[in-house]
Amino acid sequence: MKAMAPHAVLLVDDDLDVLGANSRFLRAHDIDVLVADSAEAAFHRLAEHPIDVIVTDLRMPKCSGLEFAAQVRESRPLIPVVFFSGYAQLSDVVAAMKLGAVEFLEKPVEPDELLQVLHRLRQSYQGMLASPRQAFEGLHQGYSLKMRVLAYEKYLIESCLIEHEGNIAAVLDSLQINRRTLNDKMIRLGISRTALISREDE
Amino acid sequence: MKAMAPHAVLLVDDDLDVLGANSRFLRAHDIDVLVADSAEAAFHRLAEHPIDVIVTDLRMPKCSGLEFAAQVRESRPLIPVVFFSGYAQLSDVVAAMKLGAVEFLEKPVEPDELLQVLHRLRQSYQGMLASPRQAFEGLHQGYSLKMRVLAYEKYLIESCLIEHEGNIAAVLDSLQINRRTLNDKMIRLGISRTALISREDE
DNA sequence: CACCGGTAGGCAATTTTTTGCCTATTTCAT
DNA sequence: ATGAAATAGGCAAAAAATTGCCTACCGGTG
Repeated sequence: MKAMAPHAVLLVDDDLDVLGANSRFLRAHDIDVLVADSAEAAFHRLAEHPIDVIVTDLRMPKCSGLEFAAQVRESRPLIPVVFFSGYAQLSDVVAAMKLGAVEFLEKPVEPDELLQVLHRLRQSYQGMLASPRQAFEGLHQGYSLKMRVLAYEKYLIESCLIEHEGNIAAVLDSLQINRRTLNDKMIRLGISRTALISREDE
Repeated sequence: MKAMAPHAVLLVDDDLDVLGANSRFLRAHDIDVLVADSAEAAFHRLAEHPIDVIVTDLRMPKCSGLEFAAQVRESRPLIPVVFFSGYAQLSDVVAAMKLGAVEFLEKPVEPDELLQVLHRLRQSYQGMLASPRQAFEGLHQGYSLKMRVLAYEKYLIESCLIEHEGNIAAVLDSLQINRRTLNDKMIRLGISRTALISREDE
């Protein structure tokens, strides 16, 4: 599978050794990595580059991973965040998950595990990596409820289509929806099955 | 105002002492408690009584709390589940949260803490929507499209209500929606304006 | 007390969505 | 070539959501 969409990861950790090792490992596996050794640096990267996933240490001097993630949510409410930490309290994990963490890994992070997580994310987010996500995040304020809900519905259908490689029957089953209804929705929302699946196997 | 909605808690734990102590405590605080000492028993209670919240031990013989919760999700996708456990692995906590746990408490459970959690649930989020990502991902797949879209819509309306401190006129404007429609949606989705704003200024 | 602004419900007309039934097209294997 | 399976579209009935209009309640104020 080629990278049909940029998959840029922002790696945040105050430990430069960890940062270096992990970023080298990920780069060796064809993942675009940006690094930051502090929350401030991370915000700069975020402002200047299109970032798809954030992987951050929970414990950092000054600004904890939780605070950092909470702030990021202000501008990028939907960006997936993966936390890791060596000695996490149960309450930290709960807080992180409530904040929308997609994963929480134990430090030291197994490079392979991280890679696996990123691959899983890439898969499930493909639908929005292209256009929908921007539409989505841009849509976050000032748009009508209907617009936002439709954007979300579009995203759901697209990801499901991709996940099932364009197999309509499987999508119907997974989404528990009437075939006729799905077809209509796809037309209304401008979803092209063929475009999605052809993009898949590039 | 008294509890305008029945608030029945199903307490699941294989330790009968814990079960007895906690249920007595909660009953003394005006909460309807049903108990079950196994997943099977819990399913019976669920089938026979209207239950609003489930509080379950993570570790149980036969069927773990996670499996139990996953099965419950099949029939009651939106019911809030609170887990507790004495020696939880990080991965358990993450799995539980992904499954839509609203809280994860450490065992032994502080009765007061549990009570507080239940009060918070009663007052506001009777659903599961604590974070955008939960709404967004719809958690595990396997929910119908309709369910996931509704969950997202509920989340959007609730956040907007909170953001505008319960000012309906402002919400109407922000969401660009008809007043009558918003009222209907709130009823359908089980959103209580008063609960949300009273929770806000606690 | 009467009035006003903000909120909410009843009801019916209207609009939109969903669904079922039937048919067309494409692809793939026999 | 023929048939089976998967995907789509037309169309109309049925169901659901939206809307406007009117009324009602509540808390504060003149």
